[in-house]
Amino acid sequence: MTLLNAVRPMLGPVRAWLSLCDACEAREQGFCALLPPDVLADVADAAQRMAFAPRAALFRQGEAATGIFILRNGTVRLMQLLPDGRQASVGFRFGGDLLGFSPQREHRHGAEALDSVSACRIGRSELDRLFRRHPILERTLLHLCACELAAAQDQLVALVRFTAEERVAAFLLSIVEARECRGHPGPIYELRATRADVGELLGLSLETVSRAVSGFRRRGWLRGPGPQTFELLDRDALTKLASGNADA
Amino acid sequence: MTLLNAVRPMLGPVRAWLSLCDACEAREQGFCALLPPDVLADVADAAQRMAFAPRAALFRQGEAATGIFILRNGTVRLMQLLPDGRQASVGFRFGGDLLGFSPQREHRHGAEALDSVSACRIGRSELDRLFRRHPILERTLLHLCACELAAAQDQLVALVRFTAEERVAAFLLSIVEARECRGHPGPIYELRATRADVGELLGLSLETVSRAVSGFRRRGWLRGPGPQTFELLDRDALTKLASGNADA
DNA sequence: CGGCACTTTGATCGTGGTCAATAAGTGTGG
DNA sequence: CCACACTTATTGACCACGATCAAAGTGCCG
Repeated sequence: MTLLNAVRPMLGPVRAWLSLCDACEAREQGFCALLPPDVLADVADAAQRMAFAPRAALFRQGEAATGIFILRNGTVRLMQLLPDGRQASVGFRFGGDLLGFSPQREHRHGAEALDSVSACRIGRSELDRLFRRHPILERTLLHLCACELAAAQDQLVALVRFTAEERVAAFLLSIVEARECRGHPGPIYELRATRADVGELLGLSLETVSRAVSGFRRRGWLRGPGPQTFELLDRDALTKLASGNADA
Repeated sequence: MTLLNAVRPMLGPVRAWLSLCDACEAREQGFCALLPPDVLADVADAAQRMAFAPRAALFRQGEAATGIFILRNGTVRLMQLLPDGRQASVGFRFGGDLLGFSPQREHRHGAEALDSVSACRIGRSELDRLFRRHPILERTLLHLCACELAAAQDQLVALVRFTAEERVAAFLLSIVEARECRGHPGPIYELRATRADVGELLGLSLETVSRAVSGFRRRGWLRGPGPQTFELLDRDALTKLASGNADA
């Protein structure tokens, strides 16, 4: 067994702004700029296009991890189911992100499409071949994994110490920043997740999420035609709330 | 700038069972078994021994990240301070673990000794040299980073959906498992953290942690001469509580 | 128009936080 | 060896944030 084989199966779902297709808006962002053209071409050759309807599962928790997915468009929710039926979201992923690396033979999380999702799938054997052929992919994964880790640890702190409103503010800002990173300028943003989805990410009930958003709207920090569409009117106020500055 | 330099600074504190000294009990465990002897020797040469008293800081949040630490003995708490004074623990680290890789130029977390800690420090320039000389270290870090990520995501789920007692049960079991992984057989375990330290990791007040432990003792799942010393009497009961099996 | 899924808002409840008092260790100096 | 101060743990009483239960309200698609 190569060390690569020892390492790769340990990886959990990993976030990337890796884009494999010309149509992907994130083409110029982040990760794919680091990949040499020949590597990118090889990766694209190995990839197989797939489409998923809203609420369809890209893969399920416990399923054999037979490949990875690179999102082209749409929003995906990574979630974990507890034995007694409770469930939690681990995070959201967007166009350009990479997911489905499983630490074990089985997926640790399920991945559910929140809207219409198109993705590229790369099977395990093709992936092994790519890794052998392009060792730089290993470095790239280390980069992604480190980003994931930092994000997860930030979220740990938020869950441990933030109030309900602080968590919702931090979440909204993270959505906006994710969109901006991927070239979506704003000022109006689409939230594909329902209040329940958000609650499961933040450890809140859907009603509490709704109340927090209503509160922001009432204070004039936010507006939008529908509940899933919003425009930030006072980003500073939200940022202050989301940065753990309760007394400021 | 090499890709290595692009990647390494992104890494957050990384856990390892990397042992650099003969005296370390974890010598045979996990990571160091993967490192060839010549790499291990080079790493040991670059390391500088340091000792820290209880509650001393190995490094502080916001400080320049001038090197990494490999714990030889003792327990360390990684913590993050919010602008308004609230603080949260990101995790505990034990003998054999590696910490201090900073995603930026500055440490994202502080590291505080919970008991008497001895550690090896490797400066940034020595580290760069080691990385250039032994590319295998990069793979090793990927492995560690992936383990860290999986652990952080598990903790996310626990914080989002577990009740106070479930979190404390999960924490106690994780301490026991960490000790066992490192060759400590039990059945009596030392908890170096105070109730407040545990609370800051689990998002609970110190009183709630105390009540949970008292509850376990009352039910006969736990006993111990002092509050920081405990023996598991009914590990199955704790495991059931800690695995999200509320109705079982 | 009806049916459905999602959201909003209100009323009430409960887990866990906060405040407070006591107890149990732990280390220091007389 | 004890007295004292100090830290940590435990337990109780009360309170608040957010969960739960319930009922409209809204928008969408057939």
